[in-house]
Amino acid sequence: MSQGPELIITEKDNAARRIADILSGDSATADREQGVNVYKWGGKRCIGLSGHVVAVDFPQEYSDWRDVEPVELIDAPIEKNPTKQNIVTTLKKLARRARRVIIATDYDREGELIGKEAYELVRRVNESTPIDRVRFSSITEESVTTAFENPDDLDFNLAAAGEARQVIDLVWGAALTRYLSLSAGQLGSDFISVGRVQGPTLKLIVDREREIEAFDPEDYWELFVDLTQADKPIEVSTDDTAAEFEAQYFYHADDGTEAERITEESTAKTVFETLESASIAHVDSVKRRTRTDEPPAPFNTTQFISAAGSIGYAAQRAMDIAEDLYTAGYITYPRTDNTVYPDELDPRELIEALTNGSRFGSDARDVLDQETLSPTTGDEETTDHPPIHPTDELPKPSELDDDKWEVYELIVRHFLATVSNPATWEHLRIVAIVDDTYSIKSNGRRLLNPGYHAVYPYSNATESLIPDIEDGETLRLIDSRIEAKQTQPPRRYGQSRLIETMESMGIGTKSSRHNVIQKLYNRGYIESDPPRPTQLARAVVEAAEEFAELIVSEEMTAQLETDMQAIAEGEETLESVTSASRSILTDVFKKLMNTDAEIGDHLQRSMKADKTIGPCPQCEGDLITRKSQAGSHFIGCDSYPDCEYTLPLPSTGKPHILETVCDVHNLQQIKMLAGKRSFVHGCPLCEAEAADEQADRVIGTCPECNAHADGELAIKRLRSGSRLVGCTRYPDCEYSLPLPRQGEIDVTDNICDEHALPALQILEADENTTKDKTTKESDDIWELGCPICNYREYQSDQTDSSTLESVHGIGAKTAEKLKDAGVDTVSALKSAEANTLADRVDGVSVDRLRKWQSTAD
DNA sequence: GCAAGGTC
Repeated sequence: MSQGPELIITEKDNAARRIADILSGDSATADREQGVNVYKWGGKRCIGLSGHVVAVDFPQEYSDWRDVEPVELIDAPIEKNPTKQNIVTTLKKLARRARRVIIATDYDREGELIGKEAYELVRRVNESTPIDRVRFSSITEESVTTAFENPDDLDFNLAAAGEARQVIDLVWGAALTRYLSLSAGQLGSDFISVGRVQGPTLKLIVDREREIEAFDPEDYWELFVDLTQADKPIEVSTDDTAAEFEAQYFYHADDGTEAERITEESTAKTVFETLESASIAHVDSVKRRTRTDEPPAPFNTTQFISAAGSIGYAAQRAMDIAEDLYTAGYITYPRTDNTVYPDELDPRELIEALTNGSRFGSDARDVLDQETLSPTTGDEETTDHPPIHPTDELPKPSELDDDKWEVYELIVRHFLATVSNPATWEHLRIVAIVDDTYSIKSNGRRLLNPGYHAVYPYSNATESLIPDIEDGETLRLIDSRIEAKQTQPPRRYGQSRLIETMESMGIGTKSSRHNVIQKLYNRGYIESDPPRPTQLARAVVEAAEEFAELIVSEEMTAQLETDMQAIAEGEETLESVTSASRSILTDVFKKLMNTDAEIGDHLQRSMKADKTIGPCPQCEGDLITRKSQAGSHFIGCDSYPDCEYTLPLPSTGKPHILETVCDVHNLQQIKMLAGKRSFVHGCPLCEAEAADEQADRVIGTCPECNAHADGELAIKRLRSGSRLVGCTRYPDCEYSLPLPRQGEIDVTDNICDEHALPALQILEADENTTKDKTTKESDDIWELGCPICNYREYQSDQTDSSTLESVHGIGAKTAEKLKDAGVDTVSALKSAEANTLADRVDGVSVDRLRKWQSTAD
């Protein structure tokens, strides 16, 4: 038996650090080996993986799509290859002389598989060392110590269940993806993918679009009246009653249910005439009830994404921010299904810590004043991670940018809400009769006790007040309205709703659902937000429905879950389950192979339809959006190379075809998508023609070539729609300076001393231009100044914030703070003196400095 | 270059 150290392996670095701290009593130190943290204390080492560090794949000889028939992938061998070489190498090096190995990956199925992957890597270099497995539900002192005192064995059956999923997903996904791509002649980066999770998700979106298109609206009418109490003078109002209130006409349908919609126009008019001519109504019933309104359950990933969505964050963006908040130590792990706080969480202690928060401290204190503090519970309790909640480490306001603050505050307030009292409402329902015939009703609600709403402004707590009316009272009719409406088609899924639906269907995981949606965007299957399916998406779903129904059905996951359960319980094996699945896929391919050309043609036509903007002005062909070999987008004719007609597009963003058609050229307008810098380009032919017509405006001499030639600088408009200050000798001289895309350019009499160029200003620039708001003088005029000085300033702004941010993950604000404190950022990052540095810079935690320092080498 | 699942 070797005398080497004991090696602890966790699923991620963050967990490794916290476990090392707990087991060592904070005495562990971190060494960096090949960019991997190894925590060390006594005779122990602790290393964090990065999820799966190996991946299943086909052998090299199967990698050429043209040489291998997709059907051959079904029975091809599968191998596991390292994907994080540095971690694998470091792990093996440590394992070689380890006296004992303890696997401490997450306590869930995927964690068991990741643990088994580590197990196999260890065994490759060390055949005999004992390997144990520990399981704990939260990384707290008590749970971790108890787990390490009671080591167990790896559950190989559970890991095999995970492996079955890997194999089935790879085989089905790769074989069908290659088949569809090849049949449509798509060999480049625009391949056509399908998979067990993306398939049904895409079908959800396509099915909804089909419902919307098939929807046949029906007319209906609704009637409303405005009322006051007859025995009170008009306009008397106390604090919680309104003098005037609204009621709606209703009747009882044949089945006895209450209905408001009238489907016959003549009936609606008859009722309306009566309401209009009536002057009073008699109160028939008054019902009062008190309702409690329970605070929300703790946040799991889906509910967090949904709440963030309601304050304007797309799913991916919300998760990116949550990831940042988690690595900075401000919130717990953001990928969780759990909606029950663990016993180890002491709400009182955490709320007390939150009382120090600048934006929510007083709300936290109010919650502490409650008589009881019992958190709500959701209906899912898992063993891997707690629900998302803030930690007791609070960020200083300057440490987070506005978006991060907003999301952080949402998480804090949601936590406070889950430990707050319920709200109570008084509901008041009044029914009155008009002309002894027609019923009208009014529903009011009044907040008796705001409860959790006091700390959670994201929930709806709108009151709708109606007067305190009594049974038998007479009401005065002031006004009546008839509203003609139409039934509406079902709404498209928003990203949050899509993720919620995926969860309820059991497809995808807490960590993967938002990525799947992103993938559908990247594959050209959906566009805009809320997502709409492209023609290609419809064609893929149609093809799958006909020949490979399982790959767009949630049944595939349901069956797989059943099979995995059986493997985990030892009733089935990895081998039996995967071979049954392979045989089903073989049958699918038998059907597919009989239909070759059909599917490919359909996919091709749909792909072309997604790119077409209208007729080519020079031939019978269609203009489509295309991409040059260099990667830039342009408009070209689909008859190329017979027709070489092209139009340029702006260089920023990806083109998106709008439904609006230019009535001069019959071409659809184009929007360039570039996140927050997206803008509408319009009809590309109109843009090109406008540029052709506009003469260059000379403003000075060219600094690059004027010494040896006679180049002049001019304001130019390009056919792509962009504008610049450039040399008149272009293309012989390529000197140019950028100008904003929109707003009228005004040349002033102010000449720059250094460059002898006039200052420019932009008039009537609208909100969508790319200008930097801080340089804006007023709402209407943007003083650009000398174009050379302006460009120089713009460039230095770019490098200041972006290099530090991209290289070291330091935000622009923090970089500035470091500079203000007299710390040279680069050398600070290389220095090991985190504590001393943190003292000098207010608001930068030692943890974060350590993190940055680890990126500096 | 394919999937889905981890994580950064």
